Order: sequence, then structure tokens, then C-alpha cells
Amino acid sequence: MATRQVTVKDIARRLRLHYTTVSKALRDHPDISSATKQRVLALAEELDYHPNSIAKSLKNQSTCTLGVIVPTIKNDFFSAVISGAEEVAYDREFNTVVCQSNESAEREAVALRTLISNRVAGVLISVAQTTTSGSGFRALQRQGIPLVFFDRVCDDIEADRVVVDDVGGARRVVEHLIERGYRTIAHAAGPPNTSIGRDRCRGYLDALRAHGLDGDEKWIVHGGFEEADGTAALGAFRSRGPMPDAIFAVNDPVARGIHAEIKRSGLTIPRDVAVAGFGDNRLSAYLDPPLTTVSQSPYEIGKIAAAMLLRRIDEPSHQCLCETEVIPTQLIVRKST
Amino acid sequence: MATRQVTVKDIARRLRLHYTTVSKALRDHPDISSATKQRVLALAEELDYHPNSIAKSLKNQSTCTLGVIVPTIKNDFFSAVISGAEEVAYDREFNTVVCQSNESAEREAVALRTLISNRVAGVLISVAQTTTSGSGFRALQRQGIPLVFFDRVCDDIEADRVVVDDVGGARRVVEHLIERGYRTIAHAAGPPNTSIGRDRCRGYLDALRAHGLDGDEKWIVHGGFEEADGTAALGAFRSRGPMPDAIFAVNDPVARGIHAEIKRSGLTIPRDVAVAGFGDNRLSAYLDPPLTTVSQSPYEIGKIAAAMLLRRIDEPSHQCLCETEVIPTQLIVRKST
DNA sequence: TTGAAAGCGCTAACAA
DNA sequence: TTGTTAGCGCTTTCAA
Repeated sequence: MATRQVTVKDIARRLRLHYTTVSKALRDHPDISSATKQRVLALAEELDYHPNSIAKSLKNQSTCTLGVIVPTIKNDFFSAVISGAEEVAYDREFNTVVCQSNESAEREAVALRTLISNRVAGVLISVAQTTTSGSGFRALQRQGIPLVFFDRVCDDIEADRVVVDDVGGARRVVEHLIERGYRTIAHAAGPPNTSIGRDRCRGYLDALRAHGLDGDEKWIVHGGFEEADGTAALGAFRSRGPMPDAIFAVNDPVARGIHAEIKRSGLTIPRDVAVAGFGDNRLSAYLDPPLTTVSQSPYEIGKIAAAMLLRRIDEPSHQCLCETEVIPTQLIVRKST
Repeated sequence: MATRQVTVKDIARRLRLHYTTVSKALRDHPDISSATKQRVLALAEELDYHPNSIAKSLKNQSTCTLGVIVPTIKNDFFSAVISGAEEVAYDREFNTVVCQSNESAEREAVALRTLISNRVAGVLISVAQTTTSGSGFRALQRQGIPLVFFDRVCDDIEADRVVVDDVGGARRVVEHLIERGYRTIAHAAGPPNTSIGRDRCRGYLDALRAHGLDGDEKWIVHGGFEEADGTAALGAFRSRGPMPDAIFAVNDPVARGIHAEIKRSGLTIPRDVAVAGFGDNRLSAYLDPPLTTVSQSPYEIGKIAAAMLLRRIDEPSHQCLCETEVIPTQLIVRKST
């Protein structure tokens, strides 16, 4: 135990062969006679040889590793995306290393540097809430490492993207509220510096406008993506006068905060206030009443994003024309509206 | 773009220094004059130099990477464990690569081989449901790579472990059922080849025995860890005669399957049948009625397991004395019992 | 204080 | 068919 790991040289020495011969034999190179190959393979097995992919990567100047950076993996959505991406990577014998930014731009930058240093073949990223500039991502591109954004994208940078139809999904759910007869519809919006925050807000406003309902600034409150932000948002609405008929939250956690706070204050959902979210988290179906929301297909997003990234890795040539894949959403109507 | 990444040699050439001098300067080696260091650092910055950790790893014969293998990351418990582990690793500037076995022993073996090939410094693992032998793990140890099991351990192998007090937790929740007056208490057990399946079943039997309630074989049904296994278990109980008073499930997803199926069949929880789980998944508090369960601290488990692993990595010397850390559990009583 | 040489494990190109 | 040489980017040891 704790003995140095066995290398091609160890095998070569024991077989009185040159180590390059062993190397070729192990990779089933046509040069080598099948008799030799068998001897080599047998001894490799016996000695418990494991090829050193670090050395291989150094030699090949490339790794078979995809980096993934997400705000957190403790989140239905991101963990499903990662699963999807990993699945695709696995089929191509690529590894996946996952980093969490914890919504911190600084930590995201560290992750980025680490991935560059590890010479990953490509990076999938959903940007942190506090990230304001795309300069860190440009560093990746300067190193020739392809980059695919998913879900939360960075606008000031040219790169492939996989996003859900945030504007459309938001519009759809707000239209649903309008159809149900709600008239003063508030929006617990996300951080305005995030793409999904902006887009979902735009969808909300689009829907109102399309139905001749003026969007009133006082019915929009910006916050983060957590449950606590929902609680805070409700407080803000309350302080601004009478309660709205309905509230559309930027995502399900925020909706959950609102949902809980409304119930806590003795009001009834949806009779007094209707609530809708975005994202269709696992939990949302179990709330009482269950939450109306918009489903995005995270597993699919992961698969598509990884496939896109692998395509870029395969053909680094036409680096210029960036694609944006928009994944359609689905309105999930439940009892909260 | 797509230009070769810059190396110490590039910096050296531009500065008319030897590349080893640059290497030392970058690492702030005392040999080098501060004037030179500054020039090197400045140019490194300007040229966007990123050290190649692959080369470094090859040279040092070691990486700063921890491998983590879990059945799936789409699971509260495992994703929280990973978060905890990553946190500890991050503080020590270690990377974390996460692999999913999807509960398949074969895929787990592939992950193990990959991690060995990538010469990770250590491995954290919670074994797949279908893994029967520990031989794959022994391969790791033969390579001198330390291994820490968490939650689902492998008994026929000597290694560090971090487990929750499965026996105690199960006993505690079953005792709670007995105290509430339930008498025929069934157990939807896990796969008998998993450590947690066996231990939770043992805790269940211990509690019954301690209170003079004979464990009857017909009240134990073995299955997997998924919601569907709960549905199946309830079917099995039903076919064996009248319903039990209470059912203790090996984990929360299984309890959820049972919970839903009981409601579907028109019975009331806990009046007709009480249900308890294990694990305190996020969802469980939101069921109607909310699920009584046992909380294990996954984030803590991850932190402790990673710390244990790092200690082993730091001091590979006393490889023999293996520790087992048992994390206490907490009974969470809710309305389902 | 800086430079030179060697080597980590592997592969590719070429030579025998 | 097998062997030789060189080099990937870095660090370590020793020499200048």
C-alpha cells in the first residue's frame, strides 16, 4: 500500500520491452503484434495499471473535462441541469467538474480561474446573482476555452446560450391571471442585473400592456431569488396600500415566501390574493394550495447545453456565429390562482 | 483567440530570463529579487498567464482534487452533503469532482476508474444500491488513494466512515410510534444489501422488541429507495391482510409513496394509518399531513467527511486505524403520526 | 541572484 | 514489429 502507482515503464521493464511499445500495445495500436499486446494487457491487469490521464492531458494539450459553474447545487433546477449535462458528457467519455458560486461573483471568478488552470475543454455556466461584468468570462474565451451560458446568461459577451423562454413564460402566466379575472397584478421581480430577472419582468409588463392594464411601478418590487425575498416583497406591497389581487413571483422560492406570508397573515389563497411562480420546483406541487407556475425542462436544458458545448469543442473553427437555443416553457395551472 | 496558452517560457523569453527563474518568481520564491518578481508578475498579468495545474500535478505526483461519488445529485440529501464537502475542500483550495452512479454498480466502477486515472487525492463515496462487493474500492486503496464512505457504506472493507445513527434514529421514531399507541407497526424496508437498509430495519426491530411487540415478518417488505417502492410496499401490506396501524419507511421518498397511496385509497393519515419516514427531505414538511421523520444533518456530514478525507491525505502514514464517525439524528414529529 | 539539467508519464514521429 | 528521441509545462536540485 501507498506504493508508487504503476506506469508503462514498470510494465515494460518486467516484459523487457520498450515503454513506448507498451504504450502502443495498451492503446491497441496496429503496429504491435497481438502476442505482445496480450502479454502487455495481461501484465497491466495483474499489476493493476491505471493510465495516468494527467500525463496524457499534458501531452495532448487537452483534457476530456467539462466545467460547470452553478450558483448552488442545492436546487432542483440546477441539479437537474447538471444531471442532464453529465449524462451527455458521460456518453462522450467526458468528465464533469461542478463548482458552486454561492451567488458570489468573487467565488465565481475563483472557479473560473481554477477551471482555466485545469485546462477544462469547455465550461457551462449559469451566472451568479452578484455578477455584473462579463470580463471574467472573456478570460476563458481568450484561452480558447468555449463557453455556454444556460438559464442566467451574461449579455455583454458573445457566447452560446441555452435559455428558457423567460419572456414568453412570464407573459403566459400573467395572461392566465388576467383571464382568471385578476386585475391588479403585482410582480415580485428578481435582481434587475440578471437576465432572467429582466426577462420575466418584461413578460409581465408585456402581458399587462397587451390587455390594456397599465403596469404601475408601485406593483413591482425587486429582490433576490430566495424565499426570504418573497417575504420581504410581500411586506413592501403591504406598505404601498391595499393588497393586489394577484402576485407573480420571479421564481418558485420567492413565490413560496409570499405564499407562506399570505397564509400567515390570515388571508386565503387564491380568494384574497392569487400567487404564481416560475420554475416548477419539486416542492411547488405540494404547497397548500399548490402553486401555479411555469415549467422549464432543466434536464433537457442540461443535455442541450452540454451537446452544444461538445460541438464547440469538436470544431473550434467557426467560433464566431453564436447560437442561442430557447427552450419553450409550459404553464402549470394549480390551485393557487 | 484560440492562440496557444501562455507558459512560463513565454514570459521568460520576453523578459530575457530563464524560465525556471520565472517559475520561481511566480511562486514568490525567496531566491528571486523583488525587482525581478515584479517584472514577472506584471508581465504574467499582462499576458493573461494561468498556471497549468496539469503540469504541476504531473510533476508533483499529486492533485488537489477530491472525487465524490453519489447515487444522484437530484436529491436533497446528497446535494447538501456535496455542498458541505465542497465548502471544506474549497477552504483548503481543493477542487471537487462529482460523479453520479445512478444507483448502478457498473457506472460506479467506471467513475472509480476515472477518478483513479485522474489521480484524485481522495474519494468520498456513498455506494450505489446495486453494489454488492467492495472490490472496486479496494482498487482505490491499492493505489494509495484514501477513501471515506458516507451514509451508505460498504462493510467488507476497511475505511473511514461517516454515517448517521441509523439504528438509533430508526429505533427512536418507532418508539415514538409505540408511545403514540400504535401497535401493529409495519416497515417498508430498504434493500437488504445496503447498510442503511439493514441498520434502519434493525432499529425498527430493536424498538419493537424493547416494548414487547414481536416483529412479525409479514410486516416487513423490502424494496428500493424511491417513491415507487413505497407505492409497491403499500400494495404488499394490503395483500397480507388488514392494514397495519402505522408504517415506518426506510426513507422519505418511500414514505411519500406510501403517504400518497394511502390518501388515494381514501384512508386518513394518521387516523387510519400513521406514516413516518427517515431523512427529513425538504418536501416532507409540505405534505398534507406533514411527515414525521428523522433528520440527519447532510451538510454537516459532508463537512465532516471531507475533513476526515483531507486529514488522511495530509498524513497518509497511519493508514490502518480507521475511524467511524456517527452523526446523531433528530426526531422530527409532525402530523402524520 | 540567476541559470542549467533532469524528470514527472505519456504519445507522436521517426529510425532500426 | 519494436525501439529511439523529443517534448507537453512545471518544479527541484544543483551549478554558476
